[in-house]
Amino acid sequence: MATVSRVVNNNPNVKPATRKKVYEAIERLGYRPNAVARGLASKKTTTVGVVIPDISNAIFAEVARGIEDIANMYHYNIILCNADKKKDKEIRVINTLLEKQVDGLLFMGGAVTEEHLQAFKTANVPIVLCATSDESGQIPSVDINHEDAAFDAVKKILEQGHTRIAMISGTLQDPSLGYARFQGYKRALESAGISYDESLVRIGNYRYESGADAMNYFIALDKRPTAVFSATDEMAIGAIHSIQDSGLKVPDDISVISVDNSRMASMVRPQLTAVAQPMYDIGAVSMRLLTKLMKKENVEQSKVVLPHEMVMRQSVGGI
Amino acid sequence: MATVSRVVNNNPNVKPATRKKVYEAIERLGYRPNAVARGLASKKTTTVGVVIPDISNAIFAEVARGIEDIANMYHYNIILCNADKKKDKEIRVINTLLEKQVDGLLFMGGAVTEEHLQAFKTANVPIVLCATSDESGQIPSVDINHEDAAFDAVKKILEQGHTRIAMISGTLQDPSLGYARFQGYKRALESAGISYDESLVRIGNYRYESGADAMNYFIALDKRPTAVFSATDEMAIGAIHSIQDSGLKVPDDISVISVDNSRMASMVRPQLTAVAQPMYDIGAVSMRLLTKLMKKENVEQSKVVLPHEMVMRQSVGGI
DNA sequence: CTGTTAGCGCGTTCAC
DNA sequence: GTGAACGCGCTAACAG
Repeated sequence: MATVSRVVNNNPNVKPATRKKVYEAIERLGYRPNAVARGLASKKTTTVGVVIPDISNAIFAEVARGIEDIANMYHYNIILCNADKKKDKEIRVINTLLEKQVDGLLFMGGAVTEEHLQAFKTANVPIVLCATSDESGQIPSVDINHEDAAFDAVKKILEQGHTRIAMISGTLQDPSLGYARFQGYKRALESAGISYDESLVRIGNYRYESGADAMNYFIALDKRPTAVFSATDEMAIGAIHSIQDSGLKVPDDISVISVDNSRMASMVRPQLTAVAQPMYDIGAVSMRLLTKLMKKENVEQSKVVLPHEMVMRQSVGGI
Repeated sequence: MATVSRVVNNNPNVKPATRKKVYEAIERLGYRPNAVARGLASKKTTTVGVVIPDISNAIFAEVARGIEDIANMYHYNIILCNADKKKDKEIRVINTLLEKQVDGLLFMGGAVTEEHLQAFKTANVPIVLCATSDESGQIPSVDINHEDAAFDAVKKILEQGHTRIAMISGTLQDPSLGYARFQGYKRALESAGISYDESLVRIGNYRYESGADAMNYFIALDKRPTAVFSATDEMAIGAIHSIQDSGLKVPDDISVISVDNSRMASMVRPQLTAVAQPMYDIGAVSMRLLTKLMKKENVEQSKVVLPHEMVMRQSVGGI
């Protein structure tokens, strides 16, 4: 019994001959170790929980792939739960994940509220926030600086001489994609001495159609903007098509820039200029950080901010 | 002890007053049931394994969302494993999933080989194939008829008077997306009395760039095709842009049609005409089927073929 | 190096 | 309606 356990777990204290005999018996009997029993006895499940807003969203799917690849590399499996950035759904899945005795938790969601912190506290496994901001700064996290990314994007259009710059934002309730990117937009305007004009901001829902709707609104304006900053690629592409469908040209009549740089950015004409957010890496790095935490290795940096970069393509032009 | 178990599992044989007391104690002690111990004792984990080719692929991500939603509805969690349609990786994850005592398995992969069947046989939990073909026909499955879908797509262009129709295919080693759709193409040509021309078929890798490359090849042909059938949306969009970048027009000069109808199909100009494959439903229905199998309900139909439909947009025109 | 003995935290009989 | 006892399949000491 115990020797079999040693063989299966690669414990060196087994004579090669014995090991061989055990393997043969395993083969002959078709024995398959029961990971649940092992988990109960060892108090480790080699499974991590991942709560994600929506796996069918290209951005998050890319992060998920990064997570899974690294998890795989360290022999962890992942339990995936969609929570749609809904607080109560998030809390609920965190608890079921914890009941399932995951060895760690990767949280990707909307705002991290007091309730979240409370739920995290009762967990006695490490947790890292992934592509999610954390006001309190107490929980380890991996993300980019969304405000800076937005700032850089808007700065780029400012440098091209634009002064009438609209924004297609996500909901301001969303701390990273919504609020932070909106703040970056405002700060960039401010830094250029341009006063903020409420009529040049529309709130979208990150989807293509909402980007197009917002753009239609801007086009109908008396003094329409000469450039648009979109909080995400998908809304930006909606905006580009809305511009083209109304007979105008990108970037000749209106420039478009966004933050994300998903694969879709080069799958549109003109190709979209965007500030790149390293989705795969965010997933990979956060999972790597989690493995360290689970092994109780000491980490130097528990709040990592990954760099973003500008990817110039064809959707931005001078005034 | 036993009474707590009854309360937690909603066993009716508990006096309301006792039940209340137990709940209070649970609250006070911050007790959290251990699903691993429960799994060991009850031999049920309320967890299903999902092996998927690549979660960062929009098509599969959509299927995954369908799976997760239904799983959630029936209180199952899912363990997600990417296997990239590689046989050995697939076999390996199937085995770890089985070791983890999943209550069922959803398999989405490349070809289902004898080895797969062998691995499935040793599992004593239900398995359903999802968006994957199965030559043997022994394993329950949910998919569309890929050959018919391709046939219908090509038929549509034939009806528009085209006779010189190229195809951008996936690898013929892939039974559903590759081989089946290619067969549908050939059959449609045949039914119209058009002889198959090898020079009008290029093999892509499902990515945008490979679609563009294939199209560039076709455009350079002496007698270039007037219509192109792409095995997937993404390659079709690559083709459209390749056509436009070379100064030609879609559909005036070349028509484009594909199978998939992912959200990207309407995120391109002209919008892509495609045969729609109900990704979300394939996921949802296969998960629903799996729940029935896990509850040992008898299912009338263990091989379900979901309908596909033509979605007309602007990328196909007459000759 | 190998076998023996306790649990791991729960569900499930059984008595009561 | 409730509690005691056993066992799920394995790992972790502990002897030997």
